[in-house]
Amino acid sequence: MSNNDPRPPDSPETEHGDDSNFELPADYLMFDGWWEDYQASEFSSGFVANPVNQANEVSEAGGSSSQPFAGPSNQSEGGRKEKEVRERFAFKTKSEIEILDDGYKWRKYGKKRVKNSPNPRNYYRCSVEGCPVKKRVERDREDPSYVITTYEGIHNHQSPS
DNA sequence: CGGATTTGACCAGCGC
DNA sequence: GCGCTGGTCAAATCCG
Repeated sequence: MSNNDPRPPDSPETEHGDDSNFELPADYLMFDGWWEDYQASEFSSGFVANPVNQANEVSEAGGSSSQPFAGPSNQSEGGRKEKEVRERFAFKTKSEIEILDDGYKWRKYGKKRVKNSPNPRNYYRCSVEGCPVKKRVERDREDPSYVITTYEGIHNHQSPS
């Protein structure tokens, strides 16, 4: 399956609009120190509400069609499905390592190579049972120096720290 | 020894 | 209807 590449390298990679690409708005571009400010502000307070989550949830409104995280689903309002509302938070950080120690233990459960990126995408999950939190780590396709970390879900337990 | 990590294969959903 | 991608799970392996 890998030998058969239906997508030639000459395809316009700058144009996608789908494939769950990571078109992170400038508001989500965090730099060194974003994490400490992040957990010191919302995460430790019960980080839940986020513009991204809202846009993702209200996508069926049909009014705004310029959501940065417009999922490939719910395209047809006629058959809208009540999927589990998972908070998604993506961060683009300039780091050489993708495994940032946030105080939680993560267990890698899969690796997949996306066509949009020459680099593979790593899937992490919280080691704590009962924690639906999942972490997706991927390197920027154009800036390998940047790492895109996407947190999905909320911790149901206290940090092991 | 236990836990974590790795890769591959499988499944599901959506798109055309 | 079929194809493709993404995502998940499982088994095996390695490390501490």
